[in-house]
Amino acid sequence: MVSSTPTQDDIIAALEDRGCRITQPRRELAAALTRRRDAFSAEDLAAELDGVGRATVYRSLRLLVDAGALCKTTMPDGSPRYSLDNARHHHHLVCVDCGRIDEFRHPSVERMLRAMSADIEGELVGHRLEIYRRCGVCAESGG
Amino acid sequence: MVSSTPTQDDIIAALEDRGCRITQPRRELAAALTRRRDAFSAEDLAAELDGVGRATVYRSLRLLVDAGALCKTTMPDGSPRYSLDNARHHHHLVCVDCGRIDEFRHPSVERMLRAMSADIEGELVGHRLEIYRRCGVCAESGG
DNA sequence: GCCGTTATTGATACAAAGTATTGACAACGG
DNA sequence: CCGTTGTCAATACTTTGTATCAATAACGGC
Repeated sequence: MVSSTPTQDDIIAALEDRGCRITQPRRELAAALTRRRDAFSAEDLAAELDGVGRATVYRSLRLLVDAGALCKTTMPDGSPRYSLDNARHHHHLVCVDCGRIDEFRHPSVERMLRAMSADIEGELVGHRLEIYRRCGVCAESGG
Repeated sequence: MVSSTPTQDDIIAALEDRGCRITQPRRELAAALTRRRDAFSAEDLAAELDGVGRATVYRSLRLLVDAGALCKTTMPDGSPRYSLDNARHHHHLVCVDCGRIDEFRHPSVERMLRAMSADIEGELVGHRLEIYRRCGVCAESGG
């Protein structure tokens, strides 16, 4: 079970596992991803990858989200951010000040879903949960 | 405490409370909103309100979301939907088949947030939770 | 190692969901 | 009823993607 930050090879492997071809643009993209330790926007990444077309960046991001190598998170204002996926089945802690995104897993989330499913008509098929906070650093400095 | 579906006057009142002028376009919009018993997209609504400019529809929707008269919900594919807000402090049950959006409140959600806040560094400032399901009707018919 | 098949690319156009700008207009308050 | 100023419609622009398509380059077989 891999649970720490994925390397470039992990990302490439995720694509191989899905039967994708390993092309030069995808290699560059994987390298760029592992250099980024923070959450980023697709346009940001596209701007960084000069030789790679914008459409290719978006296509690859979607592939990697589907493959589970990346997460797509929604900021409080509704704009999307991407970040590396460290572990399966988690939710996101988004800092409203610095934009930092952390993953977290807490048993209370699953407990909540179980409790609700008893009271909800129909069949649960998924959920979306983001927690917005001021992170430790920002809470210190910001007052 | 108002808790059932807002009337046109409730919507107008929400705007007045914020110091907004009650204009003809806003009256038409309020009327259109109360006619809609389901979730809708902004473009949908704009198309219905022929005499009202698209920008005005978007501006008014934002006002009403800020005022708490409307909710903006995210579908599984990421596209936004608006719906009337019946009660404060709730989350959304979104049917992935028919798109119907119900509000719900469940004590387990607050319990979860309390449990998490103990384990989360920094200061919680908000959250976003959508539950995706197949609603009773769709679960019946869909199999 | 070469070759053909076919996934992938980059360019471009398009789409959805909004926001910014601006001159004209109409609410509301006096 | 008149002036101030918030609001309007139209339009252009922005962001975040997706569709199209001819050209290219991976990979698999030989």
